[in-house]
Amino acid sequence: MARRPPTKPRKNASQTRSRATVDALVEATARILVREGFEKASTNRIAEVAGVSVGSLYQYFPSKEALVAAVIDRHNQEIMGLVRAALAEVADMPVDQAVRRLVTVAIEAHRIDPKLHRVLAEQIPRTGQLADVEAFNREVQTLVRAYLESRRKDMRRIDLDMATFICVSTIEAVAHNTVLNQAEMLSDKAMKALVDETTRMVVGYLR
Amino acid sequence: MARRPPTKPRKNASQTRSRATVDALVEATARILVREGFEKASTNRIAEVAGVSVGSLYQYFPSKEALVAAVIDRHNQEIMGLVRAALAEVADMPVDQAVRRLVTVAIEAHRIDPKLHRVLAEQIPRTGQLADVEAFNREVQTLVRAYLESRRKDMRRIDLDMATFICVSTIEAVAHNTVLNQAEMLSDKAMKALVDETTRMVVGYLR
Amino acid sequence: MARRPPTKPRKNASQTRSRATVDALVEATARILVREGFEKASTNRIAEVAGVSVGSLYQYFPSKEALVAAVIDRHNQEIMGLVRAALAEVADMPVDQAVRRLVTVAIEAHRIDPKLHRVLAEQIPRTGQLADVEAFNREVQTLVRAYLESRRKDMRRIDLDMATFICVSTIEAVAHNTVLNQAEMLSDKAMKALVDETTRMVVGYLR
Amino acid sequence: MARRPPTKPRKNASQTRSRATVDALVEATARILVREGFEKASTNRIAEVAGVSVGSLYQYFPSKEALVAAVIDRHNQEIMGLVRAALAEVADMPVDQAVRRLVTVAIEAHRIDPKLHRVLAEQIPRTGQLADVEAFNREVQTLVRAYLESRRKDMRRIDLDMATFICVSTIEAVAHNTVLNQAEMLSDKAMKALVDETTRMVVGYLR
DNA sequence: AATGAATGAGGATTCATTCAT
DNA sequence: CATGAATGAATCCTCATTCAT
Repeated sequence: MARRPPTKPRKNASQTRSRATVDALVEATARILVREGFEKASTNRIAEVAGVSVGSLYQYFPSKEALVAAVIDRHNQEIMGLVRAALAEVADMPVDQAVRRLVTVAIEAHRIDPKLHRVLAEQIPRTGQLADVEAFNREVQTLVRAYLESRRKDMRRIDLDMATFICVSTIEAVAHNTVLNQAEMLSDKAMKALVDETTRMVVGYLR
Repeated sequence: MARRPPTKPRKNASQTRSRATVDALVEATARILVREGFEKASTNRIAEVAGVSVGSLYQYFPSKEALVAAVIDRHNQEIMGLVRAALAEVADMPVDQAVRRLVTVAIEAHRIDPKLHRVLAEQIPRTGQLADVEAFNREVQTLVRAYLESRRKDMRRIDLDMATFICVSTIEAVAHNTVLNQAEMLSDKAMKALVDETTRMVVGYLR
Repeated sequence: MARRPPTKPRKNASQTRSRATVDALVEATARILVREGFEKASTNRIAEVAGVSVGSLYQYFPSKEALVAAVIDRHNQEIMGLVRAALAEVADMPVDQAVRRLVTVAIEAHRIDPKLHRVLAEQIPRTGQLADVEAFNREVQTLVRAYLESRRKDMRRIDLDMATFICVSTIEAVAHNTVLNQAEMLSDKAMKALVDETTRMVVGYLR
Repeated sequence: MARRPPTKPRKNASQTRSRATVDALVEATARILVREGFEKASTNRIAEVAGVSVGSLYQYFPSKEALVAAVIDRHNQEIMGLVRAALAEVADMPVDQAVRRLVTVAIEAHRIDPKLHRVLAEQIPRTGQLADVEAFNREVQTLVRAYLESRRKDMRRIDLDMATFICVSTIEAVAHNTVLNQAEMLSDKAMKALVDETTRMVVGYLR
């Protein structure tokens, strides 16, 4: 209590620096993936773009794969942020409003960084980090299922696991395909129609 | 504009022997993709497994990409075979039967060679042959849309393009996720329930 | 019997070429080891000196280690050639003449390529090819032991294994140290004295 | 003339703390060499095992080579301790007893740390610290030669330099090969026989 | 047409060493 | 003096592709 620690503890200096390096690397990786594609994302190139030496890259990431995994993770975290928030928000809403919200959020999530999303979906060989992606999927399933369960009385009798699976698959697919392949639907009007329709489908299904 | 390597087979393979060689190469590629993954699929390995020299490989395929594209194409043709047949078959059926048939066919299509399907979906960097995949998607959209149009009178007023988009996305996603991630749903009983539910959702949506 | 094979069977053309490449690589490796030391012997450098591409190097040798092992092997084969010949030659000689011959051969063997011998002894990390070196040692032990056994009647009662071990160790060490560290003993006169003395020691020991 | 990195410790390490650090570093190096081999002995790893930062390592040793040289040196000092003591002890003994003592000591010396001895013999590229090793050899030669000279009257007429060279080579080789390759001879009984035989050979040779 | 040896650019990774803090 | 983050030259190795035979 007597001696106050230095405002910036010594380790903090380096921690800040480390953190910055790590961030720069992940950011550089994402940038290259988006701008030049997976093939061009060599570790030397990534380090260069990050303004760091290759050595530093390997100080923080044990392999190229790990770096890409970090990019995926970061992207997934952002998406999960939206999804978790939406599901929290939705907890007390009736099914139709909730579904509409979720559909909207799904599209928003895919629009956080559509180019990155496309590259991750199309160019990244899924090898190893499958675990993470599955964990991500499981969490979404779990959260949605919990919501549906809480609303069971407003719905017809239904196998909750299957309903969750179908609804999540549907919403995800519509959002994914829209953002990746239907540039023309991204106008506000078309979007509204799309959300309406998708919501109608899912809600109609649930009750 | 980076120049991409050519993607179309170099010659028509009219002669029987040529044809056999081409087939052996495509088959070998598919086998390696399934058994050992994309990373192990080097041109030398492919030629070896095909029982041909690398030189011959390049006689028939201008690049590795072209070979992989051929595998994708072959797989897509098989799928399209099922889908086209189903849509022909379905032409005179009422919406509910038709949708049920299409859902069933979608799952069957994904089950033609699930391991290959997974590899193509997860490990192949989509670079170049996007054109083909999109053509494939467009054809499905067009065929489905034509069917829906012919049944317009049995359906509510609806934007046909959007409805097609949503339905196709949904069915494809359910089939895809089921085959790739839900091994437990592949029992006959679970399958039937899944088809029932998906059909219910889509049909409910359309009318 | 009817059709005579072509004078140079087709495969021979390439086999000759392959053989030449392999030889060039081993030779280049040896040369670099001798002239520039183990540290400078990078695979790219070796390929360059061999007048071949790195790719070719890896067509024939699975690793840098394998190449070095081949150099060691070649050197050991040359030595074993001398040693085997000497032991054959010696079979009917009395012990004193035989030992003299073996001592002489040991020195000759170390002088086949003293610089290479030094590098192999001093700079090459023994990792993996230990097996070969041990096989080599075992063969020498076996051959020498067989000779000693055949001369048992001319020798005192003695544990043959131990005697072999001691004699081989001694002769090898004297030859090795002479060639590597005693440049001044390589004059003919000094050599003769050295052989005399070593022979005297070993022969004196055996009877 | 390639410039070799410096090999001598950078400072005298007079202070206790410095001394402790230096010791820890040398000890860590030896430990890693023995336990994981030369390849794993990176400076960072050494520093880590020593519980010191790489920076500190370079405070005391100007290069990795210097560190390894220190390990070799320490090991050689231990050996020289034994050898010097033995030679002092032996000064007044007759040749047969003296030789027996020296043979015994040679084996003991190799058994001080057989694993380290093996690594130093087999894995360390001798580059630079040759000087030290040669100094070591020269000292042994000198000491032994001095002893033999003092016993000249008990020996036949003989070139002392050559006799020293042959005897030292022999004793060293027997000890070295026994400890490294003849685990089965390390039983007390076998050891005694081995010492007897080696002694017999050397003594027989000297007179 | 077929063969398979040869090519070599390019990529991932390591590690001795330095230097700002 | 100590620290450990940063450096980057250097190394091993792969693999799509070519071309002499």
